[in-house]
Amino acid sequence: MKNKTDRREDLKRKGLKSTRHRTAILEILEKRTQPATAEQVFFELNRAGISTSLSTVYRELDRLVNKNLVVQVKLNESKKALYEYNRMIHKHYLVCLGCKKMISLDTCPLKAYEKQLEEQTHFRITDHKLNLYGYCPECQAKGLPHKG
Amino acid sequence: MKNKTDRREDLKRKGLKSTRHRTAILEILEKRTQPATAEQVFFELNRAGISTSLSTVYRELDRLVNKNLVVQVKLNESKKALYEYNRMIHKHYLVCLGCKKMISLDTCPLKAYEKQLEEQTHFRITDHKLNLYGYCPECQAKGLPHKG
DNA sequence: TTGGATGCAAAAGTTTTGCACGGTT
DNA sequence: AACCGTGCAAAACTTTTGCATCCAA
Repeated sequence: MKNKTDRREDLKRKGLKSTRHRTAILEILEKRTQPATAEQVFFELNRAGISTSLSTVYRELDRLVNKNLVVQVKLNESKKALYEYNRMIHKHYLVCLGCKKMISLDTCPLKAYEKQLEEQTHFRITDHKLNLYGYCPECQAKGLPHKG
Repeated sequence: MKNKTDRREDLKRKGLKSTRHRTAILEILEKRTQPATAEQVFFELNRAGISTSLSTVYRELDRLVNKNLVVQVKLNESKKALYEYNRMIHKHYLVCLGCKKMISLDTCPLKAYEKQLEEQTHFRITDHKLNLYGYCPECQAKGLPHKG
């Protein structure tokens, strides 16, 4: 994880002050292996002894997303937005529909397809979102998915 | 588009009554080439002379999603859910970040990748979501994307 | 006739905003 | 000191629900 000086540099470069909340939010997200809701970040802040309000967390997450330090993901059925530390890695997720765990995938199978599609459609393709869903070995062992 | 008798049959098979609203909503969605928000459906109903309320539209869309006659899509940055007629075709979208138009893609480049991933991870993969983003020829001609 | 469908209004849930105060540079 | 960041409360926005009424089967 980044040390305090590096973090301060990161923020300065983006024109953001180094506040207690802001650095704590980045630390929390950087430590996690999975995206978090604003609410989860809020609770983790409080657990770390930093009292705050949910609105501040939302506001801060917005700023960090705008500055490209955090990425907003929409993976889930739920209405809540998810946020994750921007590791600057193009990623996809494999989500278990049983236990909801998410495996992040670093390989991307779409380079060639994107090129082909650009030729077909004359779009300039700049990005894509891919997530895969299924059942992990543990959940399969529990007999999931149950037959409807 | 389906005729009234077919539509009535579809609904009967799913245990749903053929009401004015319900059939109208299905017709509206079936005619569209792009997913619609509940609000858009609501306005189209009113435009068609069928006065209703937004809550009824939401309730109805929910039912149709549960019965698998309609699919709920989350493509967008916006908070609103999108609904589309379930044509029983596995689809992906190419979304223009300029004018927001969506091209639906019937080919799917992921069969082989899914198989490979199943072998690697021992997940049983049941589904995936893939959407691509970029700029259509028209928006490119307008100079999009603008340099930030 | 009877259970499902509807309209209205109100509630619920997530996210945003206004404003006064506080902290960083 | 200046400006950005924060807390609180209230608003905004999307979606859901309760209940009385209505309609299709």
